[in-house]
Amino acid sequence: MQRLADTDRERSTTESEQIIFDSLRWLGIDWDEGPGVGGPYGPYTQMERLPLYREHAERLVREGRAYRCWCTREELQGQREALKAKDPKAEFRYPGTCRDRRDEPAGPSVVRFRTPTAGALTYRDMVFGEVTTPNSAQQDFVLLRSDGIPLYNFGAVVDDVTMDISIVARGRDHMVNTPPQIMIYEALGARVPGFAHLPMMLNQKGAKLSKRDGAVGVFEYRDLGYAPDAVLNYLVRFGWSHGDQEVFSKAELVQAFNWEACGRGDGKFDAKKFLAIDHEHLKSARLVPDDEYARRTVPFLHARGRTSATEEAVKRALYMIRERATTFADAALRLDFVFRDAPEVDPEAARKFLGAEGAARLAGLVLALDGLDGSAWTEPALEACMSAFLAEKGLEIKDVAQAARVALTGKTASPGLFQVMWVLGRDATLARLRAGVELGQRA
RNA sequence: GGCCCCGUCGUCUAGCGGUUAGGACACUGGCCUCUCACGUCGGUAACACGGGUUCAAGUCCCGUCGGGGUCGCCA
Repeated sequence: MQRLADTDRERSTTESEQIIFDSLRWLGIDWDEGPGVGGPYGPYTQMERLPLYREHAERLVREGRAYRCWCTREELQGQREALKAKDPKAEFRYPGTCRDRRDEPAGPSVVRFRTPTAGALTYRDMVFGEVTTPNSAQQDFVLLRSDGIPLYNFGAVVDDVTMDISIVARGRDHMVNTPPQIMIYEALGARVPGFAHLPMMLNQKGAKLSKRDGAVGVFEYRDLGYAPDAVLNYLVRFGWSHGDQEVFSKAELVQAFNWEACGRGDGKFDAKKFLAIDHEHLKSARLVPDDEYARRTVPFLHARGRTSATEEAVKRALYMIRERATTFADAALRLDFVFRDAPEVDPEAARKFLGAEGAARLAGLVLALDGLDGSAWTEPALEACMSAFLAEKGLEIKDVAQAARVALTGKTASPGLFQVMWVLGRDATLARLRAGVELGQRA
């Protein structure tokens, strides 16, 4: 179920909502009921559920569990500042001005919860265990704003109750909301759901992650070329463990996840570890099948200007970069040379490997390779042909490999030579090698 | 400051009274090798500190220190 907390009219926009929905979908997290989809517990956006909150708030007022408060925001703010001026360390609490008020003045009012003044509240957190908070730590918090829009704690609880929610799982920063929420469940006479709080992911400095900490949104990793399952894997495995296993498919995650194995200590985000997990996924055809790999890589190739790249062609070339590429964007970078008419030769690489001597050897190689016809253009045949050529010339593969690599790919680092030749095909291979020979002769 | 939570290598973590404290990432030495990777063998590196309890404590209890969360008519 997807439920939207859109009661903050400032922050909740169509764009922000869209980002939430799209991020979740991209991660492969879907829902059966929700905004736009409908379902038996709708409506699913809080702004469409306003009558429900009002109804529950009125009931609590009627039963004496809550009361109306006519104190204005300005009055409260004034009191807050006055206290702060007197004692900077003091904590401002609503003084209970309207708690026992009998009259009902005109003008806007909020609904406040009547919190117990003594005692303590204990609940059993599914990951932290027993947590006890003195009721004195609570104040008469607001349930419903003067405009009838509920505050988070109230809206969430009314929704949980009316939507039969069984487990509330969220970040540890919500732990302080739990006691007031439980008070509301109980005042409403509702079953209290299970609560599971999860440790937080902090930045490298150990503070709450924010936009200033670089890439923190799901979409940023999508754009960086991460695999959705790898993102999910890193996120879920963060603060949860399953023995020594750390690479999981989405299905395995769903199967293995449990609250008991969740850790309690906060952790720091580690970009390198995250990348390594993505690399593990991209290396595995089980985790990222060829079709998906090609489908996700093509857009990155197009973005690089390699518009001739097709899924079919990428799928065929993929095997030679499987172990090397850490992201789909990286895969596009490594496959780039395949989809160019001619490789973009790195001048430094050419200077080093494509001199007169390199050209001469390449020329010999071209001659040898030219003897292979199209139907014999296979990796083993290519390798055998190379061996014969080397034997005849009394050379070692070291002596020609780099020159050939630069001529074929433009770079000094690439997939295996014979893989490159096979992927490029006979015509492109010979053409590039000949171009390399010319380049070397001119040098 | 009040209230709540946390504390094993740099990082993510295993450990649930008796372990040479394990794995992964990162770093690093070797091997493999046509380059880069992959793979593989090895290395550096941790129980915050102090008291208890116990024959025995990373594991249980208390305290100290350190870190984090939260104190709104935000979520």
